Amino acid sequence: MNKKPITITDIAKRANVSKSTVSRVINNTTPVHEEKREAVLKAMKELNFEPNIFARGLASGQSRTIGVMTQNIGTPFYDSIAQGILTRLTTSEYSPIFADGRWKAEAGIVAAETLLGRMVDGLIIVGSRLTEQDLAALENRVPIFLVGREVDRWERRCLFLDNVQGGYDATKHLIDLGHRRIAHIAGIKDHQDAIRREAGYRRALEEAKIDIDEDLICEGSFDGQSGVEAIENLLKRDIKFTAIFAANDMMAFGARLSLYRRGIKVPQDVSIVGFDDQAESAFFTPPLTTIQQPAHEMGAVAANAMLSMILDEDYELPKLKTQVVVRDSTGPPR
Amino acid sequence: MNKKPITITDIAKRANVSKSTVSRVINNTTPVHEEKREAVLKAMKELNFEPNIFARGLASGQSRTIGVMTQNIGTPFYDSIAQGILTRLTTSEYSPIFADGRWKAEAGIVAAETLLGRMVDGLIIVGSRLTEQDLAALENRVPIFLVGREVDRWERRCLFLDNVQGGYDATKHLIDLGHRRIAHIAGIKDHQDAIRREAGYRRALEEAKIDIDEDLICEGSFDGQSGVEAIENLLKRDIKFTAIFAANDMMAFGARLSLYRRGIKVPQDVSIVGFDDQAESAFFTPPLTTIQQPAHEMGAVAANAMLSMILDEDYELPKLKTQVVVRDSTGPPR
DNA sequence: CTTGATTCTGAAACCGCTTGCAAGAATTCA
DNA sequence: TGAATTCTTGCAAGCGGTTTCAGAATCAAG
Repeated sequence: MNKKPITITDIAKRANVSKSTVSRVINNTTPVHEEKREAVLKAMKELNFEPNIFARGLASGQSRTIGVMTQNIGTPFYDSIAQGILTRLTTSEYSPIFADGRWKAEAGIVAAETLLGRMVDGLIIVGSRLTEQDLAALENRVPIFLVGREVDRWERRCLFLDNVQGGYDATKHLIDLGHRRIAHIAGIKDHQDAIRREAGYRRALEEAKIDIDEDLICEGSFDGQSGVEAIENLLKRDIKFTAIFAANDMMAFGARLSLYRRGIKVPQDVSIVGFDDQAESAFFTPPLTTIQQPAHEMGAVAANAMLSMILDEDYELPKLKTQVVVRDSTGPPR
Repeated sequence: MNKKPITITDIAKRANVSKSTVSRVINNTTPVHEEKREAVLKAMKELNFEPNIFARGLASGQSRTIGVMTQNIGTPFYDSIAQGILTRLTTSEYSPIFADGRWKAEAGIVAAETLLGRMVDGLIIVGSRLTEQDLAALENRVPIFLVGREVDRWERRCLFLDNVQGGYDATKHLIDLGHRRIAHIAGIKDHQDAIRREAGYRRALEEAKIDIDEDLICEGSFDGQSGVEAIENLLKRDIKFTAIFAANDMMAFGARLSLYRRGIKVPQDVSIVGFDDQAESAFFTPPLTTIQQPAHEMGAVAANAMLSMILDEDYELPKLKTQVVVRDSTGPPR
């Protein structure tokens, strides 16, 4: 709205050098005589110079921007990942720019295109359902890193947790407490995480030589209401169970509410385990036993990997793990 | 990573016109003969042209980007606002770019500078604690819109809810049920919303001619743990109360947990009202009576206003209101 | 004191798009 | 029919950096 910003030319004049030299000290691309270098630095400080990112982007072809494609499927898990990305990027030269894949039909592609249109130097995709073809297409336009999703032959470029293990641990915890009739409220049918968590559930039961009763496995959609309905349904059909493993906390909340309405006590009558460990879970009544996912850290790791990819540096992908957080919603069956 | 992108020049050649003309049809700045216009449009379609935003930004001085400064003080309220902004912007030519004011000391300023460095065309500030001086300084650099915060003489450029009314309604609801000893768990001390909600609480009591017992007003910090502590504290000091109004849902959860641990029944022994109506509240046990805020809508409205400000158009600022959502955590005192 | 190698540095050519300006074409008014 | 307008359009000058290239300056070696 007011006075015009200062440019590299102003700096050049004041430091008595050419634009080229200024550019060189800014980017450290070519050695510059110490004396001049300091003059430039001084001038930049005095004039409080900020390079124009458009000019820079136009000339260099780089935006110093990382696109983040999020997808809320109803859990705060993805939000936390996004937060982690933000946190890591805050201390870098790069800024994130978000796009949400949730709204439109071909949301994923559209979002990706938007981001590419913004010339992002890299794309972090958080738990999308883009097909592998789409991914392959994107892949040779820009560096990509996937979070919360596992894709074959992308080992170095995706970060995810062992959801089978998580589901297994959750179920095992219940089995160890003595439960035999364990209901499972699954997540969205074709969602990778949901499928794996259920697989973990099955594996734990099999290992414990407990017959799997398909009646105990309910469909859910990761939201509270579906948790309520799943349990109502079980109760209505008079199917007996002493424990519930819900594929996420939100559904666990719903399940608990449904029990509460019938006066069924947790954990005395029925134990509940969730998945996510969202902030509210620790304050639930009773505090919810759940599987914790290091979402924030995942985001940070992903951002870090992306920065490395862009700079063509090497990077580590730590093996992050889920963890059982035992609280008061689980106990031995009566 | 591969072949070079097509430019306005390519289009110009193919359509047999000059770059200028192409630019004009893209931006609709000057009438262009229908015939040529169509040729250009056709060429653009055929070549799948996407203007380079850097070149455009450099030449025009506009970025088609709106900066969003968020600040999480621990409630999902701000996240919802951000979502609302995203939603509205999705159907516009503008993209949001986020910065978080949470981390560093002078976080607010730093975040704002980052955004300005990115040449945002507008800045939406979500519930920050920037001083009015800071705001004034920013104000003449870029259009600003504030969400979730009230500032004098910024009437047209800030959107907030009547938190006094919200606090009043919450308290009134309890009074109407017959409660007299109503505890209040306040939010962060110098937080605008916290102050207003407490003011509403006081006003409701005064209006009902109920003496205000300062012992019933506890400090809190908007997180679950502080809710737990507030109530523990009250109980420990043997201060009697039959209802609680917590300045947000998260603290209400904490309060409820604290009661649960002592076997105090909700709502039979103590009623609870929260503030926010976050997604989990409806599935709490018992479902939490709370004050709903149209956060998503606020975000959308803010984004809309910002777009209008940028285009120098007129805009409406609907009067959004809080609303009492009565669920099962409140009832008449025993 | 040359000569060839090594550093530094500035000039100038872009990067892709917007926009002021002026000229050509088309239309209108006397 | 000629002059005055009104439309359209292309040219070319930026916008503020980056980067290539060649020349200047410095240095070690011959």
